[in-house]
Amino acid sequence: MSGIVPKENIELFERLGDIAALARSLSDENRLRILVYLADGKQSVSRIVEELQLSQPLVSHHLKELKRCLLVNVERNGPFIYYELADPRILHILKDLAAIGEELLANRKTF
Amino acid sequence: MSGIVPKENIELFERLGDIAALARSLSDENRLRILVYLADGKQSVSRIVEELQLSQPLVSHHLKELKRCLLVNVERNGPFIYYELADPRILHILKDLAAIGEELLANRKTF
DNA sequence: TAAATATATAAATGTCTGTTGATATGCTCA
DNA sequence: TGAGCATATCAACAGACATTTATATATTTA
Repeated sequence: MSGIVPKENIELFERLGDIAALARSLSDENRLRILVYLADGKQSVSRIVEELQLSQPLVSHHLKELKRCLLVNVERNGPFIYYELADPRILHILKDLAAIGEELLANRKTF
Repeated sequence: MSGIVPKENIELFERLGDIAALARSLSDENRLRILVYLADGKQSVSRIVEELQLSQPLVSHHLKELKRCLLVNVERNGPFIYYELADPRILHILKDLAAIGEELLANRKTF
């Protein structure tokens, strides 16, 4: 960089890998459905499967990915395994993304 | 859904497709580098190519994707084509993502 | 221990996507 | 008009990923 980048943005540059990984895990609609569903509180896998009408292996797969990115916490209770949001701010991020998306659509210059 | 989901989250559910698409465009590190570089103001393609040390077709490809998601605006000036951030709040989102990522790492329960 | 349920994992597949190298398009100037 | 630069597009390829089907692991109960 030419040295004209504000310091705060330079900090960003060093974290772009992590940011991209986070955004990647938010880039699948089914994973987002799971996250938003978990906003109500911890849920078992079977519950998620029922509610979201997804196959059980698919839900497990996505939960694994969400766990890998630390977006959810896991807890076993008997035969059930409960997943919960690791941080409620995740929902805020989704709402911010929705707001920006809406605004971008409203302000777009090319139709 | 069982009706136990807060209304504001129900609104989210209807926009998950758009949110996922937005997150998807933020899920590539090179695209993020471009966005952060554009935070300084509009830049020509060749400038981006030089600064980020990426091939010119690759930069064009990513810019096309960013434009498709309305994250950047395009403007021609002679032989040069300038790209700029469509909304400065995009940077805020990146910073929020970085902050959450950091917090998730700090608070993770499984090591 | 056997059966039943809950969840995870494995294998296979088709699709998407990031990247490269080559080429086309568009603009400017001589 | 032709040469040269800036940018976009195309073709090809490799790797990633979402999804499905089938199977394995773990827990509870009879």
